[in-house]
Parts: sequence; C-alpha cells; structure tokens
Amino acid sequence: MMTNQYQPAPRSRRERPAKSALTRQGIIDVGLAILQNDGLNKVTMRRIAEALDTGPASLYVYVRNTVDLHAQILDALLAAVTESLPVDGTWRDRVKQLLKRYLLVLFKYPEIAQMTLTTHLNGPNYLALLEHLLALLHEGGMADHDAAWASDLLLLYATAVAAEHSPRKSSSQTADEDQVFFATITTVDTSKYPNVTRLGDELFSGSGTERFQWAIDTILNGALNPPHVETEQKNV
Amino acid sequence: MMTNQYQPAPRSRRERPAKSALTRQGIIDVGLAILQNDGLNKVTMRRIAEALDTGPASLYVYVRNTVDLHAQILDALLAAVTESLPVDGTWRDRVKQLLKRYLLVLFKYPEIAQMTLTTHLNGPNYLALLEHLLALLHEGGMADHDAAWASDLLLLYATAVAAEHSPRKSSSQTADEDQVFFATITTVDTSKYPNVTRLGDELFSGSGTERFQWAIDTILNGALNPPHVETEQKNV
DNA sequence: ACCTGAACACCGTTCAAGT
DNA sequence: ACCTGAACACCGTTCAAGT
Repeated sequence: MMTNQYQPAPRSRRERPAKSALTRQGIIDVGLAILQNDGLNKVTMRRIAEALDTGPASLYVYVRNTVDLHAQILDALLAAVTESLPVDGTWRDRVKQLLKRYLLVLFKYPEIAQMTLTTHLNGPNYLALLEHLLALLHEGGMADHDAAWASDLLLLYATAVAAEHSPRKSSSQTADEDQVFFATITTVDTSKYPNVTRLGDELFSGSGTERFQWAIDTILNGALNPPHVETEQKNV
Repeated sequence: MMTNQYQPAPRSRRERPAKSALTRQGIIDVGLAILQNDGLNKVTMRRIAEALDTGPASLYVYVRNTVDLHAQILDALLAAVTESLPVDGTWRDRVKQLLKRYLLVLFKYPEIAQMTLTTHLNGPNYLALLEHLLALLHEGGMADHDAAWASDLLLLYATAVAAEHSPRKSSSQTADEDQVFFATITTVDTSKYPNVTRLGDELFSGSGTERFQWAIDTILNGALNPPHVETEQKNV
C-alpha cells in the first residue's frame, strides 16, 4: 500500500496503487494488502514474491518462514490498538474500551486472531496494550499479583472471542453454525441433558456486546474479590 | 499401502495392525492415526486416501472438505472427556476436574485446540461436557443466567489455554518464545512501560496449574457475585 | 450411488549458481 | 550479502468417465 524507497515519478499511475521494495517493510506492506483483499491464507510466499516481481526464494533473506511472516504482519496490525486512547470515564469503562479496541482490530482481520493465540506477542504495541491495562487495574485498586494474572486472563479472553468469530477457512456459514448448534440444543434429549435443556435459551441470550461486558465484569469482580482461594466452597 | 477388496488369507499378519475401510468411520480412524503420528497438518485428503489405497477424490463422498474432515476427527476425540468422571469432592473441585479433563484432551492433540475455537462444537460429547458443567454450577448455587454465560466463559478459557500452548506449525521453540517474551519484559523501557516493569515478575509467576485454578476461581467468584453490573465502580 | 484417474491450480522450502 | 531459477515434494478440489 505504500512505497518505501521512493515515489516513481507521478506521471501515469499504474493500476497497482503502490509499489513495494524487496525489503522487510516492503514484504509486510504487500502482505497487509493481500490480507485485506484475499484473507490470510492467500498471504503466501509465492503471492508476495509475485507482487514484488521476484521468486519466493528471495523472501527468505528477510523472513524465516511463513509463520514468521505472519507474525510480523500481526505485529504491524497491532499498532492501531493503542493509538489515541480516550482518557475519561471510570477505570472499569476504560478497561472495557481498551479491550474493545483490541477486539476490533482482531475482528477486522479475524484470521489473525487465531494466530495471536499461538504466536507469542512481544512487540512494542502489545506491550503498550498490556501497560495500559495494568495501569487501569492498578487504578481500580486491584492487588498487583491479581492484576498481573487478570490482565493475562482478560487478554486471553478477548483474543479467544475474536478467534471464535473468525471464519475457519473461506467464508460461508458462520451464522449457520450457530443456528445448527441452537437447533441441536433445543432438540436435545431432555432426560439425558436436563440442564442444557433447561438453560437452552439462556445459553444464547444477550448480544455479543452484552456478553463481552458481562465476562469482563465477572473477571474484574472475581479478581477484586480477595478470597478467591478454594477455602470458601463451604457454602454448598 | 493396504488392500480394500479382500483379506489376503490371514496367514501372516501385516505390520500395520488394523485396516480401515473406505467409510466415514474408516476415514476418521485413519485420520486419528495420522494425527497422533504426524500432527494435524499431515491429516490431508491425500494422505488419508493413500492409506486407504485410493485417490483423494474418493473421500469427498463422506467428507465435505478438509475443514469438515478435521471437525469430524475432533468430535471423535472429545468422546474421552466425559468418560467415567469422578463424583466426589466439592462442586468447585469437580468443575476444576472437569475442565482439566477437557484441557488434557486438547493438550494431547494441541493443534486441535485451535480448531475448537473456530469450529462450533455440537456433538454429543461436547453436550455432555456442557451438561456436567451446568449441573455443577447449579449445585454451587449460581443463578441460571449467570451459569449459562459462565459455562461459556469457562469453556472458552480452557480452550484458549490449550490453543495457546499448541505449537504453531511443527515443533521447535515453544519454550524459547516464553523466554524471549520474558527477556523483552524485563529489558523494557522502564519509563515508557512502568507497570509492565513493576509487575514483570508477577506476570510470569506461578505454574500453569496454579494459574488455571486461579482463573477458574476468579470466574466462578465473579459469576457468583450477583452485583456484577457496572453500577459498583464507585469504589474508585 | 459410489468410486476413480487425471488434471488444474496452487503451496513451502531448499539449493546451486549467479551478482 | 543478497538475489534468483529451478526443482523437490507436497497440497485441495473438480470433473468426466466408469461401475
């Protein structure tokens, strides 16, 4: 989407809007463009090499393998998460906003969310996100130990939600699957699965946003509640 | 590698212990065997067809596509989760045991965990797991609405933990990545990321089991705490 | 209905050879 | 050091033709 080396005399624009050079940044730029147009599984060595007017072998100077390629692209995407965050509202609201921001980026490129779970993020953008989150939990009075683990849980949850909503390969029946599951749940053997039957409607209640907020509140409240050790199960 | 038409006189057993027929079940059996030996990304149409002494095109009678193939294999794996569950202990302990069981299956075939996030499970084994979990939450006195949403959150969390620990492609540096992240965290710009620096050690404290239990307790306590609506942020 | 061979349109990665 | 052509060893899926 953008040139790195120089602008090639703006005489007659090519159809291809921007040209990328055979550099690490150029490879990532081309990869991002392909990701937006054709999805992650088209972000291949061969496709990128073709866009760069070379053979796939040439990319291996800048990229270890396909996994590494995708990881570098993900890191570039994460830059948008912590840009110009709002500073007003309660800490709790800002936690939700921060995580919603993160979620939105992953939703925009849903196939990337899956990768996020298995690729360990350690780029500056991920660190900035973590920093903001920890600061907010601290502001909310959460103990350090709990805040550290809660931040992990919250980010893992948000990532999982995004991954869950990502299409497994191409497009097709994402909504269909939900309906199939709902149909299964409501048709299920009542005597065999009494609780599933009884809670059938509740399992599907609420909007995505409502459930997201519920989950965050639940985690925050749990982590703010000091006696969350196993000693208080006596109320059963 | 083996014949489909007839058994060649049971004189001397072949090395390959069992033979699979060209049926839905035979395909899944072969798929499971390949999964255990060579990992998920070797569970390909071509490999299965080869093991079944036919061409890849023949599989498309029983399997819609590769995604469907993998989903059916996953469903078969999930059978082990709800077999002969223990019935003693507090409801809280049994929740943990149940989820640990689920986690163990996903850990055993880690590449499958990723799939679990994006493929909607609706097989009988997943329903049985859900049923057990809902019954335990009910036993623990959790309100129906909260129990429904909490079960979702708990299962999503467990799945995400498993997916997180799955190698992204082949094997190699899973532990390395953690060390790289730890190195990054502890080397990070203190003034830019004060909270990350301050909590650096806490972010990596505890064993996997401890963190798993902490997370479950946190979620359970949060969901058992009725006033988890946004109205109680006033304590800031 | 089920099965197949053959083809189409792709992949990642390596390597010897060039510059 | 970087770049390349060519090759190796694979993929998923479709389709016309067979049984």
